[in-house]
Amino acid sequence: MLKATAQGIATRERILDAAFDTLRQDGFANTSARAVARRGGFNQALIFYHYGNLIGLLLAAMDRVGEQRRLRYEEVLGGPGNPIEFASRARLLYAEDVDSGHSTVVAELFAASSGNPELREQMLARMKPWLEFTERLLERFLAGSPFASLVDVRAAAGAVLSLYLGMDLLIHLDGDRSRATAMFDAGERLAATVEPLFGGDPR
Amino acid sequence: MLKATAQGIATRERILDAAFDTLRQDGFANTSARAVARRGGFNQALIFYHYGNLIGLLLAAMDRVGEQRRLRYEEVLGGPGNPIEFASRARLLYAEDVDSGHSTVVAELFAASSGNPELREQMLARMKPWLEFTERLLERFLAGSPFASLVDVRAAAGAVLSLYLGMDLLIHLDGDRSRATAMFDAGERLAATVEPLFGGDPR
DNA sequence: GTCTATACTTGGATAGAC
DNA sequence: GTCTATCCAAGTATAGAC
Repeated sequence: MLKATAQGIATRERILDAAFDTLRQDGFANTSARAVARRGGFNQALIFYHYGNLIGLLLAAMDRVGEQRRLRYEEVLGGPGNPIEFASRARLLYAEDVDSGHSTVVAELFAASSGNPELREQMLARMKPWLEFTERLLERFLAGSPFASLVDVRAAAGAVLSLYLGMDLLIHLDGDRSRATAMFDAGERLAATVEPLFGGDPR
Repeated sequence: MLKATAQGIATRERILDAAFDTLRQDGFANTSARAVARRGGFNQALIFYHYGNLIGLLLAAMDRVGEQRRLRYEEVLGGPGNPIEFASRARLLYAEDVDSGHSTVVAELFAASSGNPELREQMLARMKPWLEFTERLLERFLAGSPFASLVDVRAAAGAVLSLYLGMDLLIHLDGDRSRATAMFDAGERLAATVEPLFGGDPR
């Protein structure tokens, strides 16, 4: 939006970076316009000039990496593969999200959305594609397996997203990723166990 | 703490109620001392007199029902039962937590703890018993089943807690519990499927 | 134990100079 | 497009009267 001068664009990027980092490191409750400006070393008024208000900025900060992540997920998980490969790819993607702070930013905004109708609405719209993507993935995977009739994809997709969010909260409580690692280990073991039941590569 | 007059106790209870309700309905970011006092119809200064500071109050509000819940969980899940019974009891307990707002209050404080070291420390201490309880439960259940060697109880307990927290966030995003209901339906179907593999009642 | 009053701080947002 | 200055609202916390 607004005029797209070179300087303007650069500043907008700096603001997004600062917002993302503040949200990640200080949490939603401490992410004020002033805190973001302090971190980024720019003037606080710029936030309102460029993004209208605070949550507009926070959503934009989440969206910028969020869209990249969607493409990455589709690319990595969209191709053929057996359950074992699938499990190890999911672990990789999740590790990227934790390392980049994306999962944290998402979880923070998710939790904060309960107290802000505008934020909630925006978050809901952004989560829908993820839920649908997960459902499509599960459907494709289950097709031709003996679990197809047993698994409710809608429920399973909800469980996957819940796990994603909850794991991030848990990781940050004690700053320990070993529990998350153990969960993915378990996932890979499970995948190896059921693998023989899947007939060839799906898709 | 402090003097325990009848009036003082009653006021402390009112403050706890108001804090719990505010946290539940307005979210952590909107739960100020003034907001709590407005809701409860008492003076804002009473919070500091009785609980020292805001997060002291919020923790106390969570603890009051949290301890009751721990006992209830131990009572309901601690007895013997097969996987099918176990799944339906878990659904009942979770529904109670959602209806009472307990899961919401816990998830709010969980998410907020990333931005507040004192809160984080307190939450960590409170979550440990739950993790241990879940691990004990899983261990007891898996003993004698063919899954004993396959499942890492530490990882599984983390997954259960993550699901618990994440499901609450998801429920509040669209105000729709049907997805959570579908997850428990799926859990019960899964329990019915593996049930024959469990030899008799555990314990 | 409870209330009023208040000191102090932080934050969202805007106006207007540059 | 960016900065300074500023208004105003809201919050934490304390002092002291009752």
